[in-house]
Order: sequence, then C-alpha cells, then structure tokens
Amino acid sequence: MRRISESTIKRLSKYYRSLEHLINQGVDTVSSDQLAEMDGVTSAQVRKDLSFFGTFGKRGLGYNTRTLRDQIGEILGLHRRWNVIIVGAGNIGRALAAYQEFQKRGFDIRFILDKDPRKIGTTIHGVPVHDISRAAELIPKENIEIAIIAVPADSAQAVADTLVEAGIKAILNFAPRSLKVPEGVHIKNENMAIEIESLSYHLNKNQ
Amino acid sequence: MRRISESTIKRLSKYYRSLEHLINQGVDTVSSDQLAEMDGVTSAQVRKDLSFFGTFGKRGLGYNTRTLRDQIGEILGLHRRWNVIIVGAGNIGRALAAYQEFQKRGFDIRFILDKDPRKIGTTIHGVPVHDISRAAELIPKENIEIAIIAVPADSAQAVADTLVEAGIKAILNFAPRSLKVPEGVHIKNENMAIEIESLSYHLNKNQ
DNA sequence: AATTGTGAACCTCTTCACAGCT
DNA sequence: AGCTGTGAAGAGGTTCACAATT
Repeated sequence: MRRISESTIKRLSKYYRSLEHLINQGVDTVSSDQLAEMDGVTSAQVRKDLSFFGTFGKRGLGYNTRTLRDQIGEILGLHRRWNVIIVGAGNIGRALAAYQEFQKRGFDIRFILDKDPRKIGTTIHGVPVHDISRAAELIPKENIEIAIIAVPADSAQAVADTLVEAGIKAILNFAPRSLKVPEGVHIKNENMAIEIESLSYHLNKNQ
Repeated sequence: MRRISESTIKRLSKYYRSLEHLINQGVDTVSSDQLAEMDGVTSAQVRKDLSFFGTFGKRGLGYNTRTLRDQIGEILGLHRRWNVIIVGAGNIGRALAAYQEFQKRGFDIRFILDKDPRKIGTTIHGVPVHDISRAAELIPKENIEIAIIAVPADSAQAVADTLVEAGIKAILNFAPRSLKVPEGVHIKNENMAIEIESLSYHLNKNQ
C-alpha cells in the first residue's frame, strides 16, 4: 500500500469522532459532504482519504455511520485496547492519567513512572506510580506498547532512551524538545505551547 | 507578504526553543545545519523558513543565537505578553493553569471560567475561577486576547460562541470536536487523543 | 573555506470534474 | 437524481544546487 500521509490519519481520527457523534444522535447514513462540513474539510478530501483504504460508501446514498466508524476504527487500531504508560507525575502527567478520552478510545493507562520517592507507591486517579528505574522490568512484563513522556525538557531525551531500551516502539512526547529515537520507533510531539504560539503569530501579524 | 504556511510557523517555534537551549549552554553562533539537526529537519528547510521573514544570518558564519531567537520571537509575538483565559476547570484546564511553558513564553493565564458553583470563587494554582456567565463582562475589561477551551465536547461549540460574542479573536481548543468560528477568528485544535491514534495506526499497520 | 539565501526542480497533497453505481 | 470513487490537474511545500558573501 502506498504510504499514507499524517494529515490523512489525523483526519480519519476526526471523521471517527464525528461519526460517533452522529451515531449518538441516531443518524444512520452520512454523505461525504456532511462529514466534510462537520470537520471543516472538502467532500473530495473525505472521499480521497477513505479511498486509500478501500471503498466504504454506496454511490447515490452515502456511508452507513456505524459501518464506517468501525472500519475507520480498524484502520486506526481502535478496535482493540492498548497498554499505555505515562512518564512524569507532574501536572501534565496527572491530567493525562485522568483524561477520559484515552480510556474511551481504548488506551489504558497502566501505570505512571516517576523518580520522586514521595510519589512512588502512591496512586494518581487510580493509576499506580512506580520508580522509573523499574522501566526495563515493568514495560515488557506488563506488555506496554505506548509511552507518554510528560517530564521537563531537560530530562526528556534520557527518558526516551530508557523507554526505547526497554522495548517501547511508540512515544507521545509532551516535553518541549524534539527527541531522537532509532529507526522503527514511532514518535509524535505534542507541544501545547507551540499551538498557542501559532495563535500569537496570527494576532501579532494583523496589527 | 506571501502567506506563510502553518508548518513554517510551527517550525519557527521549534527553532526558538532550540535557540534558547543553545543560549543557555553559552553557544553564540549556530549554522542552519546544526539547527536543522536539533529539530529533525533539513538545513534548506531552516533557511527557507527564515527567508520568508528576512535575512538573519552571515554567509560563511551562520546565525547569532541571541539575535535570531529575538527575531523569531518578534515574528511569533513572543516579544510581548498576552492575556489568556481558560474555560473549564476540569483536569485539563487545571493542568494548563499550572503549565509553566505558557508563563515562560509570555502567555499569562488571567482567570478560569467555569459553570460549577462549587468552583467559582476558588483559585486553581493561584488563578481565580469566575462564572462563565461573566464572560461578556470580564473578557473586554481584562483585555483578554486568547482563550483556551477545556470543556467536554458537547459544550465546546456553545463556549466558543460565547467567547466570540465577547470579542475573543483567538481560540485554542482542547475539546475533541471541530469548532466553527466566524471569519477573522483564529482557531487551533489541540486534540491529544488524535496524536495517540496516529501512533496506534502505525503500530497496528506493522503487524 | 564555510555557510547563507534563493530560483528552479521536484515531490506531495488537495481539489476538480466526471464516469460509474445505486 | 444523487453521491461515490478516482485519474488528472492544480496548488503548495520541500529539497536541490549554486551564486553570493563573509
């Protein structure tokens, strides 16, 4: 299969959410036009995105909301559950441990790793906190597949190295620094400050 | 000036961070090659991004770290401070209220808006919580320029409408739904679940 | 000698437009 | 008649490659 762009994957996540919303409202059928309208894209974009993975609609009718939701779910790996950990029990780490959207989509936060002895042994929103030094032991044992880094920028690369060493193949990085990982390890940077700076750029520009 | 792509803006934010890091380490000069290496892009990309805004380097030598940091800061609007509010005092809202990276880059969280009477009148990490019904009064009075939405998906659009009504021109949306805003209002969606779904897509694909 | 700044080439993503189904 | 699926065209973003400069 031809390589799929990250933009397409992100839009599929959006379509998935919009379809859930429609299903909750009791809607059975949706056209690419309606879906596009809900997500602020063009209908051609919706159809093209889907076309990379197969044909899901009926010409003249549109798409069945449940079927399409499930099919996008299979593409995104939302048909199964994932074992996830958070590294860093600071403000961001704690908020993510309680973030219902992860649970709802199949991402189970199994435990939190931290180095602060005062936090180790406690639970945060029901999630146990373990010593980061146990990463190499716990990650394989608990079958952890995705790690979320929520530590300060200066320790982020060291944490990433530890995680990769322990066998992690996917990292979501909230620390404001670009991290280097070996070939074959997936990394996504989520930098909340960068998004707000895009807003200040636009505001600043128009005055 | 030709329209600048969002990708360029995001990369400028990254360069800004890398330059700060270099400055903290006492580095005075950097080449596009070094900066590119730090941020995982090509050196041509760094130079092209900068070229949209002017010429900042010295041929044969590279860029002065402090000067370039400050110049990117001016482009992104980081040379001044911004008045920001958060709507929603849940887990995400509270974590954002304590997020140091905002403070550090000039984004001052002035207050939080919520509808829960038990939260109104309290402070969260030193930030006061006010009744959302006071939006139209407080936003102009306190000169609020950017609003962060951290409420559940189902109330997000109503909150956005209220904010726009109150004169807000820039919104950072953490709710997992695409929001509609009038022409002239800037909106950025930050969906943490979407990023993790991109990871599960890649993991799912390779097995 | 080293490195920037940039037009041109290249590549990727988006939109168009219409044939093909239902 | 209505809407999908898709090749082709178009737009936009990235990389190349080299003249210009220090």
